[in-house]
Amino acid sequence: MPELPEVETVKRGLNKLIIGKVIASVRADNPKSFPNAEHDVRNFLIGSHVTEVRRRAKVLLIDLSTNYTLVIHLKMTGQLVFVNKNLVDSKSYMVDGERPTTNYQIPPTANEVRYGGGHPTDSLIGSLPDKSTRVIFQFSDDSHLFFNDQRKFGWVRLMPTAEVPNIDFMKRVGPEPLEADFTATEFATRFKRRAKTSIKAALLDQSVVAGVGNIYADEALWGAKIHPATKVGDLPNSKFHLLYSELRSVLNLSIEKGGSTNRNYVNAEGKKGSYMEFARVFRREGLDCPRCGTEIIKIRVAGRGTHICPACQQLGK
DNA sequence: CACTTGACCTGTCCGC
DNA sequence: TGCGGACAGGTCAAGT
Repeated sequence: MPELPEVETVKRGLNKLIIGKVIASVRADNPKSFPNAEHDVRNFLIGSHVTEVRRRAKVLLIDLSTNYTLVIHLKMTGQLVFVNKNLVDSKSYMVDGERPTTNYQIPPTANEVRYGGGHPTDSLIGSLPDKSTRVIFQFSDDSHLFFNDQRKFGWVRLMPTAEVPNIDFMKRVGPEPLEADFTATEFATRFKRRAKTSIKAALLDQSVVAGVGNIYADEALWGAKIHPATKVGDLPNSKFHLLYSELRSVLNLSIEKGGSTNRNYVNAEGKKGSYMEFARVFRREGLDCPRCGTEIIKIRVAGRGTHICPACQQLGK
């Protein structure tokens, strides 16, 4: 689901919406959705306030005044949606403000939470909580942050801020592609150790470069006129430089458009991103390549659905 | 070690 | 309408 631009959009939204808010309670639909020890929740989450929201790769980091951090991965269908107090009927579900529990039922009925048009585009969120709601954070002003995840691949963890860099994913993950000091030369160098795999698999490998997923891999490869199945070792240096600039421009454009929404993704206000209106190949099979007019096709590379222009992106060219 | 495949889940869409 | 299978924006563990 959310890739770098989507998580970045959520991060920016939350930084406008929840900084300084005090966490009054937390509830989960299932212990697996928020498996922290109750001791940590009681002592370092409840009563803390949000100091900053950060992003690393596709991971969201919500820093708390207790020097603890909520670490959140949205995976394929996760959403993190803030709902203001005036949109929540607090009587629609029970809140335990004193002793948080990680094992309670989220009631099936809820208040209406509707968002109107504007940009980004319309909301996908009807009312919250809904059947995909996994965790609810309630703030002291009675506003709420909902973690929804239809497929249950996502996760939320609470841990000391100082330990975040030590989790396995953080130790392995590669550099941020949009950092100013990340150069085309370093980009090319990092691919060299994956010489025998496809360029698409290498782009999706978070240890090479952080934050790239299926959408922006396809979009950037189209921009650089590279067939996704091309072996990394077969690519000339000039193609790496081209791919580097295409990737950065695609990611930047998507952030500007508030990310991509195929089905599930929404920003922190529950609204869709509009990048898909600007996509050149992703999910555009059967339509014309915007560069040469050839019909875009969908193939399978690295176990993932992959969209290419068969004329612009040829193996061995 | 490098690389690929299946598993984790729920929902939707497509063909029969 | 119903049912089976494939597929969906990500990442691991286990396989070759």
